Amino acid sequence: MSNTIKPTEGELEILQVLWQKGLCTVREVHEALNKKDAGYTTTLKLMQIMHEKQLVDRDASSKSHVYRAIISQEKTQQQMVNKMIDNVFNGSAARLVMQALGNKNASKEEIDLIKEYLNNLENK
Amino acid sequence: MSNTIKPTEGELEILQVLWQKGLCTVREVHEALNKKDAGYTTTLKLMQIMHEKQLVDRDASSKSHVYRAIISQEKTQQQMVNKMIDNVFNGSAARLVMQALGNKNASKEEIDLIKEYLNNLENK
DNA sequence: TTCGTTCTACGAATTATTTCGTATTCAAAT
DNA sequence: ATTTGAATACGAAATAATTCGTAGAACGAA
Repeated sequence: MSNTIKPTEGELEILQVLWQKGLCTVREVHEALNKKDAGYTTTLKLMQIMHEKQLVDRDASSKSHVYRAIISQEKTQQQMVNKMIDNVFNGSAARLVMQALGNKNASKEEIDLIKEYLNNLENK
Repeated sequence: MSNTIKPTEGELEILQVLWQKGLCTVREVHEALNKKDAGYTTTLKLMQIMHEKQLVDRDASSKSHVYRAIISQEKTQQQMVNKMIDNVFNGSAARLVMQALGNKNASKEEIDLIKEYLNNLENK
């Protein structure tokens, strides 16, 4: 694949917020992730870097620029999961799945959802 | 939780080898991950740091020290998966599972395994 | 207009991680 | 004993990521 996305830890936190909220100013993002450690300009700087890297887009027409994620949550999730399967689970998706469902005790709804999903997979 | 394990990228690659092979010298690890980029002393240094951090144990009685992972694969997997669920999947294990099974098209055996696993979960 | 607040820009310090060069030690073979 | 090859130790350079301080622009209210 040509472009492998690899957001850093900090970038991921910001993307998280953007995916959830859609359009955000720096301040909104900064407040959403209320980290006691980092100051406002830290978040700003990070988002500026993300803009350089083309991870986010922004509308600079008003004083407070409005940001938006460019890379999709789905695609990013996909890449990160695949990488994790390879790096940490020796290539076995099943092992990851079981580990995921093991401790994080998923609700009955979630489990049913997954079952249904699995049935559909097989009839494809 | 008292001790949150957070191996770096490079450390994880090494742990991977150790989990797989059990006991290893630095050279064995270095050869297992045949990275064209990094030299022998790089791997050595990394493993020394891991020793300081108590990620690995070593037997220094013979000239070539023999290393062994201290932190378990399971526990590490668990932590990394949980973190990923929180950071990338908004807390939904189910979403991660589906993403994991989606592209990485799992074999029928794997899927059946998971179904069985799910059934057992419900009857617990 | 002027003051005060909030914003962006940007360089630089800090911290984390990876990489390597070099010195030294060890042990086996000559 | 001496040489040789392979190992460890360790400091420090190189790279990556995060954090912050400060300067200046933009805006609204007095």
